Amino acid sequence: MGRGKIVIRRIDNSTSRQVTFSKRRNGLLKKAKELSILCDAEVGLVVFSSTGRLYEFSSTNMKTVIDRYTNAKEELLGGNATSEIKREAASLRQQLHNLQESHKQLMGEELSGLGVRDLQGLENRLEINLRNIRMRKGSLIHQENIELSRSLNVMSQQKLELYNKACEQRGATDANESSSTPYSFRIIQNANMPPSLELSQSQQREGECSKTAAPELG
Amino acid sequence: MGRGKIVIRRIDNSTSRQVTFSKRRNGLLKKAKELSILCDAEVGLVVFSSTGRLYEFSSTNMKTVIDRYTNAKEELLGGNATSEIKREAASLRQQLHNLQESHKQLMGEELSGLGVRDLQGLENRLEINLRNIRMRKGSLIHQENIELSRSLNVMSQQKLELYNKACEQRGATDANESSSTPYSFRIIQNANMPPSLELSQSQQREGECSKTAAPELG
DNA sequence: ACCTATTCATAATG
DNA sequence: TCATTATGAATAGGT
Repeated sequence: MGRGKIVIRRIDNSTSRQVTFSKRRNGLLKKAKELSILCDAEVGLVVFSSTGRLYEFSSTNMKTVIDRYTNAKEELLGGNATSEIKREAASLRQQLHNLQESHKQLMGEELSGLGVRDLQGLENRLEINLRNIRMRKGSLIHQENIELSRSLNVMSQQKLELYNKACEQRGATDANESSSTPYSFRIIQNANMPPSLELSQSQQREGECSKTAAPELG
Repeated sequence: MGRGKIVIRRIDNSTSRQVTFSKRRNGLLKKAKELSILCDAEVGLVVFSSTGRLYEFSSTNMKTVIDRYTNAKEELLGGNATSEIKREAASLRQQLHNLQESHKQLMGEELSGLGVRDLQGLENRLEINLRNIRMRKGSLIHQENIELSRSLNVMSQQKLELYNKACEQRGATDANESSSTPYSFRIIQNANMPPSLELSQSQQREGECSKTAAPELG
């Protein structure tokens, strides 16, 4: 239809291609609409121009049409991007459900439907878990104790140094006194456990510097 | 175009609507194809007849066209069915992950990263769960025992009746013998626990029918 | 954008 | 559903 017949192949001339696109696109959209009205059909049409512009017609709603299309296809071919995600979601839901069940059982809820054997298994598992947790707790407390006593050791070492320094300073100030006066360092320590340090500042008066063997800590 | 002009509105006559649909659908598909070829455009067309049949044309691949369409729309509107499902899947993944974590903790794995306080809480919870499970198991076993002894009772009752019937029959066959011969009913039963019934068919010979008090069961 | 000769699509009919 | 055909619609090419 037109001044001359044309063959259906890509129009080389860019301008006339554009013109033809514009004309035929409108015609196509119009005919799509007419078909949907005349024949009560659900029609979806999308057209991307070679420059990437989008033109569309849908008798109802494009999303609806696409959904209907994908559903119709899914039955035949089964599997596009959406249905893959749907499948994954379904699988996740299933996994979640299973885990929730087993979680509830571990939590001691929802025990109905379990036989004595299942319950025994559950009990055994929980006992093992409990043992693990207690062991972990025990070793954690032990670890903490070790670190506590270690830092305690460091602190007492520092205190000793400070004490010595203070006494040396006093000796320098008093000048005529001997610098090698015996020092006493008081630590209350029982057996081999973390020593309980007495912060002796308030008790040790200024003049009482004395020295004994350094206390063993660690 | 045609013998007469028509107005664009739903064709009432079902048959001519069908005919028109068939003609115009072919025309539309043809023109869609021509447009895509002539003008180097990407075209997607889906048509559902009023009877639900699907017809389609796509210059490349319908999935591709739909994806391109949804992407183009997503930029404008943001959020379609697919992205909703994706969000749901992501949420499900998150939930699953969280539950797996807590599950692992309950199972006594993956305890690193927990402090003594957390471990104590876990231990308490597990102890509660264990108590629940043990209670449940206990009541279940009790229940089972009750039902076992109940059915045992029923069985021994039935056996007693069968025995009596058998003896009565024998009496009728032997005719001249007294029909009220004393019967003996053997049940080995210890104390008050579920009695161990001896199916005495093989042991009881034909002539040995005797009767004592019915055994107490239940 | 418009014009119009020409081709095409299709309504009506058998 | 298929074929025919008169007719209106779509549009190619030109301005």
